[in-house]
Amino acid sequence: MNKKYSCKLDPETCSKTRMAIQDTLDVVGGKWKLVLLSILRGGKRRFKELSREADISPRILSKELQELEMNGLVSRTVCDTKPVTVEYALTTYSETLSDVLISMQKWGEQHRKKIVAAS
Amino acid sequence: MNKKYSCKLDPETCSKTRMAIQDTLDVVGGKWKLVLLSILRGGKRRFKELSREADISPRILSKELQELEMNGLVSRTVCDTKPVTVEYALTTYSETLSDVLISMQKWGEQHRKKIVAAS
DNA sequence: AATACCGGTTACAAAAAGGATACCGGTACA
DNA sequence: TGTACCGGTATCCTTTTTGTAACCGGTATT
Repeated sequence: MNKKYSCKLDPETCSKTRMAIQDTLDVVGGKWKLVLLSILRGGKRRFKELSREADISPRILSKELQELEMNGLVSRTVCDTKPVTVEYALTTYSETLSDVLISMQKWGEQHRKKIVAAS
Repeated sequence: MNKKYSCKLDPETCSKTRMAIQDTLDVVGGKWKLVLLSILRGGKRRFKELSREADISPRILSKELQELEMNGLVSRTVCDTKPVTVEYALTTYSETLSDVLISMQKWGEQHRKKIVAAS
C-alpha cells in the first residue's frame, strides 16, 4: 500500500543487472577499446603497427592493451626476432562478445537513422 | 600481394560497424544513463525523486535527462500541479534497447564469473 | 512578509581521461 | 662508434567529465 515506488523487478535484481551491464561497459567502453578490437579482427598486429593504424600514442595504447589483456580479450606474444617484436591478437574468448557487439551495432544503425530522420 | 594487412571485412565496413557501436555507447554509456534507465523501469519519477534515488546532483541529472530525452528514450511531462512537478518516464522506443541491454547483462555476468575464477 | 518546496541553472572546484614529448634498454647494421 | 628501429615508460599538460554550493522564479503555506 505504502511502498515508495512500484518496481517490477525488486531493487536487488535491478542493481545486479546494472552492475553486470556496467561491467561490460567498462570492458568495451572508452575511446579506444573498440577501435583496437576491430583492428585486431583483421589479424594480429605489432605494437607500433597498432599505434600507427589507430593513431594512438604509445602511452595510451600500452594502457588499453593491458586492460584488454587482463580481460582475456587480447593475447600478447613476445617474438624472438632480430629486434624483439610483440604481437597482439584476439583470443577465442573475445568471440563471446559478438552477441553484445552485434546487438549494439544493429541498434546504433537503426538509432542513427531514426535520429537523422527526426531532424 | 602487397596489401598492408589482411582484413576479413573491408575497412569501410569496419569503420561503419565501429561507428554504430560507438553511437550506442554514447547513448547508454557514461556513469548515469544506465542507472536512470533502470530506475525508470520501475515507473515514472519526478526530478527530485530521481535526484534522491540515484543520489545525483541536479546539475548532472538535468544534463543526463536532456540527453536521454533527445535520444527518445525518456519522456518529460510537465504536470499542472500546485507546485509545478515534472514527470520523467521511459518511452516505448526505449524498449528497442532491450536486446542490447540483455546481451550486455549476460556477458557481464559470465565475464565477472570468469574473472573472479581466474584470480 | 517570511518560509518552504519544486525544477532547474550558474559559477566554480576536483578528478578522471586523454594526449605530446622525450627518453630508456636492447639489438642490428653501416 | 653513430644511427636506427623495436616495445614501452616517465613526465608533464590539456580536455572532458563529474561534483559542490549557492541561487532563481514560481507557487503555496504560515
